[in-house]
Amino acid sequence: MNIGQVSDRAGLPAKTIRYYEDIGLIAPERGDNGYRDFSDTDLHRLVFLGRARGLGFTIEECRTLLALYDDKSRASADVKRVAQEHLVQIDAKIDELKAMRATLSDLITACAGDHRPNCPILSGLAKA
Amino acid sequence: MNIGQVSDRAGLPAKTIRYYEDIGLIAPERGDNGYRDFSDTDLHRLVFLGRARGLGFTIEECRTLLALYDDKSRASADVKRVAQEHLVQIDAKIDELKAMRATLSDLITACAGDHRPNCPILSGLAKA
DNA sequence: GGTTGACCTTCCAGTGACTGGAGGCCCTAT
DNA sequence: ATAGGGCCTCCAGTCACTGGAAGGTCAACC
Repeated sequence: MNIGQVSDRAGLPAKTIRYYEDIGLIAPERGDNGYRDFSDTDLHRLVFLGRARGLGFTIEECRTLLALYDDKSRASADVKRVAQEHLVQIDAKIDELKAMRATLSDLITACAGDHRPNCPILSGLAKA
Repeated sequence: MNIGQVSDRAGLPAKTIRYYEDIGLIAPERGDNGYRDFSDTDLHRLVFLGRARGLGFTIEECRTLLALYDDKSRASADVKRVAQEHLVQIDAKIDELKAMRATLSDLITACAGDHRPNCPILSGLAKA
């Protein structure tokens, strides 16, 4: 399979796939013309990567997950731990965004939003 | 004021303050020795920046907000609009993270997390 | 056989918002 | 005079791509 086809099937841009090869996440064969020749296994790895990235795993976490994916004798506990650590990160991020949202929402509510210059949003940002 | 003092008071690293000068968000004076000499106004702008960044505004949004802050005849509606657009972005981000969290949480729940290799997390990531 | 035009290749540079480090000047205290 | 800390600039690196230039390859059509 050429990169275009694998890009369509995996739902990842060709650029991204080349990048993943660069950083050693996949290692497709090469044809005589120098074109990458992707196997079904390569495609599966790319789908895996696309989904893991979509869940917010970092590239390094993906590398770990792929290694576990390849290791047929891994313990599911190892995978679960990685996933749980990531879940904690997501929760932290959500909490952070909620706090931001609350503060910003308060400022917005306090602002008349009319033609006058007086603005609690700007004064709220200015003072410590 | 030297950069160290302003860094302490604004709660921003000196590196970040230099960076903000580089990209034109502040323009402190210079002393004879070449050291930056920050005024109270510079400090206030840095505090403003720190808080706006803390609320997740991008640098370009901060630039806009600072311009409105400087413009004593701005309409509060202009500020409110910028803030509301940002609030929408925050909400979108929260929704995205919640969706990730839900999917990941389901996968984690389905995983026994023991010594056996079978793992619904990995299989969930592998299939489209 | 020539010519499109789509597809593939590599390499370099840019994104956002910093952060780290090297190498060197300046200031104060001992 | 020397030790230290603070300040300066400039360059490179981060993360995960993304865009673009310059050029090779392939299949189809005339």
